[in-house]
Amino acid sequence: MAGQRPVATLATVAEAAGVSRQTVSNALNSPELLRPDTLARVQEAIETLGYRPNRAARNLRTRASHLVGLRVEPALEGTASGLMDRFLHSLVETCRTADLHVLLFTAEDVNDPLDGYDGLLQSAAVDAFVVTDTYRGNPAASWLDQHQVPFVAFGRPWGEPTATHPWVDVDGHAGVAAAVDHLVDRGHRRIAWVGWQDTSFIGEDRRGGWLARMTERGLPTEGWELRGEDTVDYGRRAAHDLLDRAEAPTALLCVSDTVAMGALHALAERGIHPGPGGVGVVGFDDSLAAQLVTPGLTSLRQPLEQIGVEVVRLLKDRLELRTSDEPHVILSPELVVRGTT
Amino acid sequence: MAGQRPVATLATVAEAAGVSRQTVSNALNSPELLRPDTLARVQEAIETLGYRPNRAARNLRTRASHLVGLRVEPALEGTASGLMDRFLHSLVETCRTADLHVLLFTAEDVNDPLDGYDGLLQSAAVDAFVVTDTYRGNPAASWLDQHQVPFVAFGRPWGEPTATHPWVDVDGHAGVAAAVDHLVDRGHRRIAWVGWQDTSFIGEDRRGGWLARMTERGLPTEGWELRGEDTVDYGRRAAHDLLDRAEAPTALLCVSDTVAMGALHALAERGIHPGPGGVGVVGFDDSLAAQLVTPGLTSLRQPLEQIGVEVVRLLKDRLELRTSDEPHVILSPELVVRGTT
DNA sequence: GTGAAAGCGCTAACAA
DNA sequence: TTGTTAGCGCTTTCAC
Repeated sequence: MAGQRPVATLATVAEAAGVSRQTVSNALNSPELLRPDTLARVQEAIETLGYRPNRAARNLRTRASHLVGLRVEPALEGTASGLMDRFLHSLVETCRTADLHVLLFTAEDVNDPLDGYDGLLQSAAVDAFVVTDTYRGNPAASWLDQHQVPFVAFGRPWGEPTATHPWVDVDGHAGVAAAVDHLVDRGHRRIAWVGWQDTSFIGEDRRGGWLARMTERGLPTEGWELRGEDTVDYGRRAAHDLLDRAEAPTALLCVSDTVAMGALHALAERGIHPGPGGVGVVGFDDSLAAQLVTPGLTSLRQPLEQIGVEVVRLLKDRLELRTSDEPHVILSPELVVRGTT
Repeated sequence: MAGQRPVATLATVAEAAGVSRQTVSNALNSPELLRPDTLARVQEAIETLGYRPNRAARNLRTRASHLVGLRVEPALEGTASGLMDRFLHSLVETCRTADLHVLLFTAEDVNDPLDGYDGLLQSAAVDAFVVTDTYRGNPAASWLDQHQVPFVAFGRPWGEPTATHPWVDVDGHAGVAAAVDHLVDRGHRRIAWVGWQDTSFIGEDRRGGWLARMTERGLPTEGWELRGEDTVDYGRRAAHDLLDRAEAPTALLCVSDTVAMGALHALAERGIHPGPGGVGVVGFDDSLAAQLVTPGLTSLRQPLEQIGVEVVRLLKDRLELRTSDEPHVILSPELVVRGTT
């Protein structure tokens, strides 16, 4: 543990060990070059002095900061998400094992999706970026890609076939298909899709899972879907709409937990019990709300921990110029079954 | 916007502006020293070249990293919190305006509350820390304080009268007292406290608000309280216990949203309507769950945005050796009224 | 008001 | 295998 003692430098350690500064540097960066006894002597000096190489000096010399930039956006309230916590922890934790740290920044102008990146790059404050805000499409990703800045995206470059950067994404299609299977196994046949506008690539991916699997199972989809925005209120209205019909669905498969929460509101308002014996409800994200809501919301859990690991792996590859020819990872979400099914 | 163009340095700019490197440096750090026309010429060169001072070089020279370390803990699931997002954004945003950045790190050994700090300090990777994990008490705060490391805590140093470091905290007492007023105004008289164990300083602070205000209002408290841990299940059991009594409370004032969510579960199980006409429920934190749960949970909102601002202000004071003689800020949470009252 | 010199702590290249 | 030299890009004296 540090104390008030003056911070040790290479010179201090070198003197203590009776070697030159360079030898100490080698002990740290290329220990195989040293004779075992010299190495031991140097390591002991490092230990007793509590020496840690000065970051700024090392960064200056090696032209690398070992820092990864991540732009944080204002937390969206009123939606179930709140997934950032989990992802961030996983990212930071994995970065530690890769001798990297995460530097957070915000935009001066929130409406400029490119704001902030260039400054950090020009001042060599970071070596690379992680880009996460892919839900709304991401101009930052294409800009970084074009400028050959090292970065990894959480989220596919939907609709940008020329993109060449590494990315990690979640298989919404497969996840929702698995949810269909689950509902069918539970005896459901009339399974409605409560989705987003068709302008959302992610929404379309998820919807595709419903459509494909329902069709495979020989179940009807025509007329069994609704579209809207990612709000609780839309989920509520959509559920009411569907349940008002003469032939009402027995299960609501929702594009997000936020929408699913709205559906649960609607059920409560109609005095319908969610889950077995009532109407099944499934969400997507496994947000905190899903875990805490009254009967427990069945939901597709984002594999954020694995995503963090994969992001850092690809980042390391990129930074060390290792070329993965297919630097893309798609991970499946896991269905977490709770009270609503 | 950067391009592929080589990154500009002081020398590049100096040449372009026809001055020496030092003059460019002065233009940046002490512009008042330059003659207006020289300054203008230099600034134009900086602009056209897109020059940004190299961080590593500046850090090395000035012995300051302009980085603030924040240790992130694994996200607690199954609790309503999820407040980190909001706090983090506010912190990072305010840091930007103070020419600071936030560096995230994790502990190698999660069980060692001190792990990670010393390394960053020794390697001069950060200038200061923000410490947030004060809910469980914080050894890191006292260690940093003892070693005279610049840092600001979010959370009071409960039970450590010798602590001298700056901190920002939320007035749980005042918040809960306001909630009592609110409930009384709504006609409630039998208001039970669903709290934490008395080993939690924060829990005791909040409970104190209930106790004091109830007493002031001439309402009974004896026997109207329960204690337990911060889980949904405890909240559920506590609510059942209280509502089983011959003289049952008409409102449940809960120490956290997590506990309040449990209470809502219990009400649902008993077929009791939360809110007016049924049983009032109030939580603490204004978590996402509070916003999304069926009738909307009335809750005390943590002023995280202001907290971030105050934390950075105190941090700046500390880093620039400005001595605030009372570097402590206590902010009141705001009661957000929703369906459950 | 501007410029020259020195050096922060480190590592890459080369010499011994 | 170890030591010497040089220099990363910046700021801080101190001359001019």
